[in-house]
Amino acid sequence: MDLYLLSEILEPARIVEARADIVEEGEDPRAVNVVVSGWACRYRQFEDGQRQIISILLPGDCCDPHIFRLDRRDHAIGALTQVSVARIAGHAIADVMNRSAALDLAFHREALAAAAIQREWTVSLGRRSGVERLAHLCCELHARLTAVGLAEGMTCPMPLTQPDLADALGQTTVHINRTLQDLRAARLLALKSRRLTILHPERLRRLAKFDPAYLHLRAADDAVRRIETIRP
Amino acid sequence: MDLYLLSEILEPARIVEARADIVEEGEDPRAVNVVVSGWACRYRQFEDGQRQIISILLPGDCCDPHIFRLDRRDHAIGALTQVSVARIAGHAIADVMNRSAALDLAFHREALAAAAIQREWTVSLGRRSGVERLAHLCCELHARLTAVGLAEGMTCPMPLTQPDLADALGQTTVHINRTLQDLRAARLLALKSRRLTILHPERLRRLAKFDPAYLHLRAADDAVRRIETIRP
DNA sequence: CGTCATGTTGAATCCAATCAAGGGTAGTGG
DNA sequence: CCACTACCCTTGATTGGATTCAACATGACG
Repeated sequence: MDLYLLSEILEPARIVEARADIVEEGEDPRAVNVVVSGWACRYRQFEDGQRQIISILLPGDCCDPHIFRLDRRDHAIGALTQVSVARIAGHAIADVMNRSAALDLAFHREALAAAAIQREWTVSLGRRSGVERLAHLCCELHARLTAVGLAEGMTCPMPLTQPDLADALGQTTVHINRTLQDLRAARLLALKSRRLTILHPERLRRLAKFDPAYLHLRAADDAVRRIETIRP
Repeated sequence: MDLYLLSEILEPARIVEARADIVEEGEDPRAVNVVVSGWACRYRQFEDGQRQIISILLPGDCCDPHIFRLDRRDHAIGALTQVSVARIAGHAIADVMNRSAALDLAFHREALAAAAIQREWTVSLGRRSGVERLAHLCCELHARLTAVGLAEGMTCPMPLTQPDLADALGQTTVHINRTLQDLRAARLLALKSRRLTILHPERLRRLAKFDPAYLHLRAADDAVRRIETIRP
């Protein structure tokens, strides 16, 4: 029923190439865009070329700049891989919310979860060391991908390049490369040809101080608990 | 009219002492708490004693943990000074939203602005140096206080101690102390007995790469523009 | 007057950035 | 098939910013 409602108002997905911006110049600020496939990111670029990736958008996430004044945008949204985006027109949103309390709740939860992820990102950059940050990001992405059914066991796609990781974790490519090698040497994870495998989940989580509570994902939560009861 | 509606459902403010937590054990997650006076912060504490302040809550800001599952809270909210908090019961919220589109919009804007501030915080921790971070925080707090009428010209209250600043900016007290002295030596600001004065707004903003656009505050925006047209 | 919280300073150490250079792989075009 | 390019990954040497540990100063307050 709710899915039917959704499909009714969903406009055909549009494709954005990797490295291009998902722009919405002058778009209705009430419209909602959802990533259907591929990875994107919110980022902020400085004049001197420095870039900070603010958050990573996976399939199922909303990618709206949430701006009320369109003349001054505080960040951009870029495609990390080829991305397909579905759009729900602004006028349809309010209507659908009224007709389905479940959808209303779902969008609400999405926003709250995104805010929680943003807070955790802040914590990472503020109080976690280089290795911890990288380990934490891997844990988070794997958990989120698992929740939307895009992971196969402890393996998941990982299209971020080392420069991307550097821009996300507030470091340089060179240093990302070294910490990555540390994690590999410690046999905690494997990262090759855009695929990540977590070799030792508990140890990686402990190192990263990763607690999936903030993701508010029942599935991921349960998965962690299940694993931890298997190997205590 | 809208103010009347608000006052009608506002419960009497309660007082929370400095350094105490603003806890809502088992509270209705739909309820809304607003800081009436004093400063508070969202923070995350690790087992090893490390603390990261995630955001600063000034008078007028909402201080809700926004949790749907109360058993697992991902962060806490603490009072930095003595704080008085007003509460709107959960059941009243939905009602009031229906009766006043302006209030509905206001709460929406509050949430979007908070998210934008959170993103900017992420950018600070990721890509700004120590001095830049401190300068940026001073600019932001001054702008936000100006917007709610709590600044007097370029002077505003600043109750954060150096350990607080360290926990907010991801550094140590010692280092905060030194960068603070650098800013004083450069005659950019004065900070004494819990009061901050910005001595050279444009230079400080330039150093911090501060662009008030993300705050989405018309007033602060205008103030900056006004100053910049006076002294180009 | 002593106590406690906050602010200040110095010296040694470490983590991460920077500079610089080399290697791998894929795509393109002659 | 081979040059040529672009992009990513890797490594070493060097520099600098930030932490740590430790001590001391200051100021508010009972």
